[in-house]
Amino acid sequence: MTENTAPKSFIHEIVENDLASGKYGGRVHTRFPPEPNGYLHIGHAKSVCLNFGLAQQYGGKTNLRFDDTNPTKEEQEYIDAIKEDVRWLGFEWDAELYASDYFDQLYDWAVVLINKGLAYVDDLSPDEIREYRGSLTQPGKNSPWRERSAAENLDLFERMKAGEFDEGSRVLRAKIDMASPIINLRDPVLYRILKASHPRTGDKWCIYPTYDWAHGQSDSIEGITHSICTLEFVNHRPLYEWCLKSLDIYAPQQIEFARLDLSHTVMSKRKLLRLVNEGHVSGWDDPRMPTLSGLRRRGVRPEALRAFAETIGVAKTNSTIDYALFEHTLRADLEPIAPRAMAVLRPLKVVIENLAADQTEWFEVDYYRHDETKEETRRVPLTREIYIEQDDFMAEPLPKYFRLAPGQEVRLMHACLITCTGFETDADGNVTEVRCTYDPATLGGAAPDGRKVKGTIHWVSASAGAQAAVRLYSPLLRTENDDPDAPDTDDFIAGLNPDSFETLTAVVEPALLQAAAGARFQFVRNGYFYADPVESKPGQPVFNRIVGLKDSWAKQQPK
RNA sequence: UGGGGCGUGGUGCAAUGGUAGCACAGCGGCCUUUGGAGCCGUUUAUCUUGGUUCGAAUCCAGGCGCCCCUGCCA
Repeated sequence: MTENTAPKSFIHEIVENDLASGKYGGRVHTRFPPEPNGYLHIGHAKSVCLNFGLAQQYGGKTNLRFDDTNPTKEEQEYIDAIKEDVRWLGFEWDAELYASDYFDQLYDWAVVLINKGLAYVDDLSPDEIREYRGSLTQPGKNSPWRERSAAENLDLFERMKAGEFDEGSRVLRAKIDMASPIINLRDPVLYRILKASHPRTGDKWCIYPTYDWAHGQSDSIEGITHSICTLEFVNHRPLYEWCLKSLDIYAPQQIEFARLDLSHTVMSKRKLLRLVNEGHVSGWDDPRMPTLSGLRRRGVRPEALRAFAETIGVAKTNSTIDYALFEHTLRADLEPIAPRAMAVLRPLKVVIENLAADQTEWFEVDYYRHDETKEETRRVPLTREIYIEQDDFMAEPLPKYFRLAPGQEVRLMHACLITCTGFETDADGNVTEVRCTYDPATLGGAAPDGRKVKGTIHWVSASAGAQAAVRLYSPLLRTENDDPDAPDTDDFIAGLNPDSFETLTAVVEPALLQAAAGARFQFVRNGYFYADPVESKPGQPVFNRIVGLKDSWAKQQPK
């Protein structure tokens, strides 16, 4: 699935160099380390593809490791969803592991640190710790508890573990340098008291390691070679290395890359959670969500996501990917594989005056006109009354409008040429019905006399077609960007696109009623659609629009 | 002078001392039984100043800009 033509990233180069130099004995071992406190989104997909992709390309392994060090935020529901999403994306891990698997070892290592005089129990309150830390420009100052003896620290740490102290009353800190310009090195907290039950370890622990104390050692235990993470962890690398060096254990290397930012959508877990909780979307799998479950529900294929990850590349520059590139990737993925069919989203009735009411013309139409290797067809009936798109008729056509208009001739795709002879309107002047005649010599759609028709429109028989619910989805945000770190004030909610979801009752050709749940089609001239796997019923599919087709006519119209 | 990361067309990604290329977007054209399939062409870029060099996006120095770091979150 991976294009070998894709340019290699700086990370690939690092891996290749390490392979060449024999740095890890020719091994490549990565890990994907999600915190189970939310659903995976397309940004995680980039990381999943990178980590698993690297292992695949260089014959290595990848662990799925849940970073479950904070029981106050993590839930089993998320663990299950994450596993499902990674598998759906197309990857299988070599081992399913948890940072919590290492809680005993991590505790023992903390004791080692204490014995080396490199960690101490601090009685300062959270507020005091913050004060003592100093600021970006001011050095911090030592805690009065910094010089406790190893014996006293050991005793206190053990009692922390035993549950003798309240949350927030004491922490275990590394003893590094309160004046370091790297704030993470100003005696970072290694353990805090959290009297919370853990999804996996239950009530065994009431002290939990912080990310900084758990991550590098977990990597070390698993023999990870390249520990890939996002840019905001660059500042943590000195601490990552300090821990491993202080313990004198195997040290992987941490490598950072820029996380994905996509325009017109929200990417922070906090905001996604808020959208769900406040009902702005129907759930984590709402097709508008950038979550993998949302994209899956919308009909996006994992192949498209993998191709997208390949396309956007990996670098250290913060950047925002244009939503249009994502949509392009979706179309490129579906274009070759999607069978074509006709569905009229916003129906307008057309009466073909010279076709008898009891007359039906049947056409055998290719599903894959774009692909000569596939020959499946279905039968499409033409009757006196049909539906076309409202947009495909104009009572007073604009210049260069090639579709139906009084006196104008168009092709009904796959069927015949029709000429508009008139139309009817309601009291408000809305067109309610269009009248046409067809040319019997053009059955099949070609004109024997060689006459050219500029417009070809799709259509569905009114009597033989069927109604089907069709839902259109557009980007969540009206604005291009959402600052991923801005507070989720009402502004973020106010910026939501009010038209991101629209349900229509479309008229679809008879064959589409047989669409299996999960089937994908291109509705000609409209876009790619997916028979919703949850709401579709036998004989009554519900379609989600995965992505629209580009529309050069709409584009050239002044707004 | 807190520390760190990063600056290439509108948006992204390449080029690793030797003609700045690719994708998306845009624009123009061809073609068309998807105006929305397909094809072709094309505008636009090395943050800045200086230095090294026959030659700099690439190396060096200064400046500027953006991002990250003051959780007992990850």
